[in-house]
Amino acid sequence: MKLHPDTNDAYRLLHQGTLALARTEQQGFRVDLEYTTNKISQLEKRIVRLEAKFKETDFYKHWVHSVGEKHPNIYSNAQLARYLYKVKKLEQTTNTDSEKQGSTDEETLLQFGIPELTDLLKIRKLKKIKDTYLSAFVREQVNGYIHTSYNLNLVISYRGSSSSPNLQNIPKRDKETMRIVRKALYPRLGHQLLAMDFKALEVRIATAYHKDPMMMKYNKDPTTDMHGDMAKQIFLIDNFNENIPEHKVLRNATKNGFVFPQFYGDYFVNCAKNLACGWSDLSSTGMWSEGDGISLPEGTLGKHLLSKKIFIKNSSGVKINTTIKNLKVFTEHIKQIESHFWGNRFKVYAHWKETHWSKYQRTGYIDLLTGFRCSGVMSKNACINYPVQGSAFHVLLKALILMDEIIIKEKLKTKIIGQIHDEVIFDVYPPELDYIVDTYRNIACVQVPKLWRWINVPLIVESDYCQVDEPWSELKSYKFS
DNA sequence: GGAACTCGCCAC
DNA sequence: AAACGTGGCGAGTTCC
Repeated sequence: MKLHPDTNDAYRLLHQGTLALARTEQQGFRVDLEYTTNKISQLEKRIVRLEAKFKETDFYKHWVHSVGEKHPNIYSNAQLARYLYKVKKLEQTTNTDSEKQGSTDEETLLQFGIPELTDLLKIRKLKKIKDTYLSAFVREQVNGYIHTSYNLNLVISYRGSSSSPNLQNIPKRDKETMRIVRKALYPRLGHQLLAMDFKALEVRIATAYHKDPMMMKYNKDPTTDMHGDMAKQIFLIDNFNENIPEHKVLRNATKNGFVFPQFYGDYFVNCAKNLACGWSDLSSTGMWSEGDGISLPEGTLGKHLLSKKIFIKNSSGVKINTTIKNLKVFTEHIKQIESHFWGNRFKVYAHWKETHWSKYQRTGYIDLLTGFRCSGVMSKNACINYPVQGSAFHVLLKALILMDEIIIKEKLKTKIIGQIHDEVIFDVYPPELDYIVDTYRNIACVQVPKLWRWINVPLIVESDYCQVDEPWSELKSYKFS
């Protein structure tokens, strides 16, 4: 058997993928119309109430009066920016991407500590739930089922996308928002929802490209813990233990604030700032603004870090011993960790990034391990990220195709009803639950790596499911008997 | 009155 | 030397 798929294989993957995703679209995701329409009118009333209250405030009256808007609109970021930065002359620390106005996003507004802005953010959030999600469900549903389009022809990196409605961005992290939106989505009567996703798929697929021995070890040896190791290093923890709640929080912050951003191509200044925001209440204290002599917040972690000493180079390049007393020192600390991360820990990975980039610069294209080719103008980060994102998604697509074939061949009553980059969503006929979980796990972790020998580390899938007739808000992790 | 752009925010 | 990847979508705004 050949080691690498070619263009024909790539074509076949998209062809079969299109057919399997067409069936997914046709099956549809059941929506509880009664709940959804009730919730919409409930939210509408609440929004009207909050809007009225907001318009009573001196803050709003001053805003409208001073800017002299013909059509005052509390949802207009342009109007808000004019008021905050031109009239009230608040310090404009960040601009929008196009540099046309000062930022009016959540992080920026919270840092001003103005109660009316906090209220405005709340109204914005409720309106987003109502208009972007719930209303879209009602608009798009046909006889109580949403038939989302899954596209294979739109994303530059060869990932898939979803639209009308987009089911790949349903709220998850904010628990309140998650519950309101996901309560609208149900399995068929007497069925239950099951979501199976790959664990750290992109990290594992990247390993097939760079073949870094340290990353191979992290991916192969379940007793190792990359995020834990990095948390230890960043927060100077002597006896790291994932079961200690505080350590767990720090491990999570490390994963989302350092490790993943580094893989995407971010650098130490942003990482340090984001990690700092994670534990201090930036909005009310402003303690982490740039500059000298600014202290750490009073929290436990602040005290913990203050008790630690690190070596950094001062402005004249001389090594000095200091405590992590402010953002400047912390940034220097993260800079050293970044340099160790790519210079020692993942040296081979770093080397691949350079050779891969220079090969693109010579040839004008990059090839994916799944038989696809990306060409055209690419930034360095894009050049490094596309092959990983694309072929990671192809692993999911391949597994989905094989699973779909089995469901058809064996006339199973369970249906595939969705796909989110590295996850398949099933509408399960309860007697088939264990069989579906075992079968998909076998396809994803055994069959796909057997077909694609270039996969050089184990693949792992995790399962979440709801009880019979429960909505998508009730997902719990699957327990094995 | 609609097309195109901008901004913000949700997901992986 | 420079500095976070991929999308969809709603609402506001600007332009023609």
